[in-house]
Amino acid sequence: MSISKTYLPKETEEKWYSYWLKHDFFKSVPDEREPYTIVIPPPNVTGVLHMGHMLNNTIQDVLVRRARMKGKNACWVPGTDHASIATEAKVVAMLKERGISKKDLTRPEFLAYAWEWKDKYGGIILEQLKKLGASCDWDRTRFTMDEELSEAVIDTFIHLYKKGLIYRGIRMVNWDPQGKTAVSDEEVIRKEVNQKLYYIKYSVASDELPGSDETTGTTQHATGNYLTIATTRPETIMADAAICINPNDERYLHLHGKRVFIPLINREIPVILDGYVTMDFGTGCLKVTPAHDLNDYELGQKHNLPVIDILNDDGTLNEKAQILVGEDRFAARKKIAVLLEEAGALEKVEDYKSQIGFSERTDAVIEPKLSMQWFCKMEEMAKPALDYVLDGEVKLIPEKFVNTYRHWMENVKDWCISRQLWWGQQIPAWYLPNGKYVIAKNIEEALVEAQLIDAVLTIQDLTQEEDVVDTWFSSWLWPISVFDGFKDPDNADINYYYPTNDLVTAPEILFFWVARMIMAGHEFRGQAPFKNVYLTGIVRDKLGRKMSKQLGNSPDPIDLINQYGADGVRVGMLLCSPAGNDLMFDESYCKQGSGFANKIWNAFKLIKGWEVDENLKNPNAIAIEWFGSRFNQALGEIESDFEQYRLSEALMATYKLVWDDFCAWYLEMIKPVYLQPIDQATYIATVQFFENILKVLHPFMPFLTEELWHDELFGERTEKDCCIVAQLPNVGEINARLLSDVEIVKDVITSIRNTRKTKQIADKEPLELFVKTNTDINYQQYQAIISRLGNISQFSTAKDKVAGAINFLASTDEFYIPFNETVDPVAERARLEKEQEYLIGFLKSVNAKLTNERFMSNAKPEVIDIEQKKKADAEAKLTILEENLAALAG
RNA sequence: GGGAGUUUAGCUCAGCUGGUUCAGAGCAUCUGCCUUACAAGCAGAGGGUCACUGGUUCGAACCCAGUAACUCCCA
Repeated sequence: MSISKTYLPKETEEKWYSYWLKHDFFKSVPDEREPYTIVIPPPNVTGVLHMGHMLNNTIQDVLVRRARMKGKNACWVPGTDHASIATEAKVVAMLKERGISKKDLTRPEFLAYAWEWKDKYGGIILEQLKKLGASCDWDRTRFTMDEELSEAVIDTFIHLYKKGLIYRGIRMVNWDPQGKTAVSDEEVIRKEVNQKLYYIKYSVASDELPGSDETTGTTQHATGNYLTIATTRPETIMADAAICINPNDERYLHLHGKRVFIPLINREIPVILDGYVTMDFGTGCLKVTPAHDLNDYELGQKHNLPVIDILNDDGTLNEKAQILVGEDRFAARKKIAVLLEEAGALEKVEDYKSQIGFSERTDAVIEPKLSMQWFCKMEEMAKPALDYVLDGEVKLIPEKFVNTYRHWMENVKDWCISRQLWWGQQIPAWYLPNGKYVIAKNIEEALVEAQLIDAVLTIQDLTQEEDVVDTWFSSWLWPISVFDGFKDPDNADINYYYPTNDLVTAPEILFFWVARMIMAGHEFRGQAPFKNVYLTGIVRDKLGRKMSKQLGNSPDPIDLINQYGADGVRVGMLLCSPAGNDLMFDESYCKQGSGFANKIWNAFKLIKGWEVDENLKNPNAIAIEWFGSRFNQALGEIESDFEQYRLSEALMATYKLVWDDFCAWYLEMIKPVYLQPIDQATYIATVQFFENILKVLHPFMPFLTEELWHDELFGERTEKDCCIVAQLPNVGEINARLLSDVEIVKDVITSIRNTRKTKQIADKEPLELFVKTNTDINYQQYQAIISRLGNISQFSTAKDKVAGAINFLASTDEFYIPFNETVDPVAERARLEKEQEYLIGFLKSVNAKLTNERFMSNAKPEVIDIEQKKKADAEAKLTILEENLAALAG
């Protein structure tokens, strides 16, 4: 049978994924084993896989697979989020294409279309995750609008309402005029935008009362004085309620107590004083527009100013504006500038950069707007949620996020939970004809409640609140609701799997998802929902730009998988992903990943090609013992990397173990000459090593390892004997002396190779080697290895220095390679003197320490020991160098 | 404007309690090899004022202060 020269991922990936599925390896049911649970951060149901998902899910899969191989009952719960705004927007767009307008549909009709859409496109992203190798328990797939999950949302709403944590009120919210809904602070993306700063003149009214203009002969409009304000939003002047100046601003002392006129509409407003105004911004005069700016709103509250809302829900001006009614806010801005100019009220226009909020979902410019919304009080819930993190019960990885988390939790604001949408859980509030409302699970229960208020009410008198709850109001329940922990709070699943172990997510949703899950966990289970939160970075391109559809700088993950194989892409992602730091993704990492897969494939090919001769003696005992030790050492390092969630380092340690130690050193030490058979002991040990390597590799590269696992090289396997469920080897004995000896042996080999290079001796030409030992290393033991890898024909011990030979040091042992050409004494002297000079300098610095009283009295004993050893080493080397120099002279 | 973070080789990052032989890795680069597992390879090499300026210390990439640049969060 011929084996392909390179690893071909396509052929194996689908085969093994369906094999794993068929044998239920991803499936988890509670048993006596220790559970290991991850709930997926549910991607948007209509979404497609992007690089952020790739990273996030690769990490989760690595963790889950590793836990499975450590004998835990691993359960990874997948699912999707209904993403109300995004999905509703997509459904509206789809309907528009079909010539249907949302406002012509009833709510049930619209929802029918939405479900149809969800059923058609909802599965895509989960199917894509399978391509990546995600070992989720697909039987547990949940959707945030599944019946049980929606019921949990309603029940928790009622629960929190009864606790007094949910209230209805008029608040300034972030209004998305395109989606026509309020959005949470977290869904507002601030971007720096080039704008214009308009300087507008407001004329100052005379001191006379409005209308009494006879005494001075001047009208209110003609005091001749005016003040100038600077604004980026001239279209909102009609909503102005006051002009505010800083009481300490001496430029405007004369305006205290005055009133001014809004240009164009000539409405009179007061000049108020407040330290809030920054004197050096703009002109120092601030127009106060309570209806259209959050800070102005607060200022208005403080000074009892009226709120004049001149905008419709879709961002057009309403009749309260008096002028430009019906115009969109941006069109109105342009037009009003012209009108102001014509009226002589526009002083100047400047370019100005400022931060503007955009809707994350629709990219429309957010409008601060006063509206009646539902809110959830946060302060009470935030406190315990903060404590979990501060006490370390929930660990944030990396830790630096604790500070950010604390800052947010200590300044938490109430959560606007209502959304003016249809796609989502409708708020369980029923309005009575008198405007009062009741909160109840369904209309029947609502009627009971309503009749307590007014006994004559019937079902027809009740109308349910139109709004749905914010999507996050369902996802914050996710770790509980996926195990049906609301309806059935004592069921076997929730008792077994909750709290989950690790949550892997992006830092951008630390607050609006992670923090709230901790709150919900505490509120409804009295326990945080997870123990560790691993925060991944944002995937950026080489230029540091966030990957996005708009920029078109994001590769299609499925294309990457097709090109480099799922294993290659997984390795590529992890190679460049330190926890919590953004990663500059570049395809070359995937190339490195697929190159690694190929390397493993070829090591396999080599071993597989060997013929065993049972009569041969084992010449490789040392090499085998060395690699066994090295493997255990690496295993320990990898284990500790995982404990600290240093995944890319765990991968790198694995990479080097396989590539350097196994392939470059071990296999080269033991591989028989071409077409020669191998002895049985070496063969068995090597196959065993390789199998263990496959296990260590499996979480990173599941497909390749499973493919190789089933090769006949490893003997017969039963149907269920798969790499995915193999148990990771335990860290075994480590022969430290052997490891350190072999490092010196490697030095010797490298020096031989180096000598060949500098003296231009072909690798093929065998050389003689002499060693004059000054240490207790038994080179006899390593003779075979050195001879093999250095191509040494004769390796012997010398009592004295070998004249006329090239020499080098390994540790403090002296090595000589006789060389038929004479060694250039001048160059050799220069080389030795350079080394001597360095050692003298080094020795000087060591001696400086050792003779420094304060060092000797302050430094730890082990540090002093090290320094003394350095000194001894350096002295020994110097002695040898001096002898060699003397020999050269003689 | 307020807060947090980052700055180490061309790139991406390690460097843990301040102390292993003048700071490490992977990739990239350069040189030499088509050596029967792998040229997607092998062997070797070069590459650093640890952002800058001070301070603490016997000793600083690491601790402290200040400066600069960048990133994120909040207003």
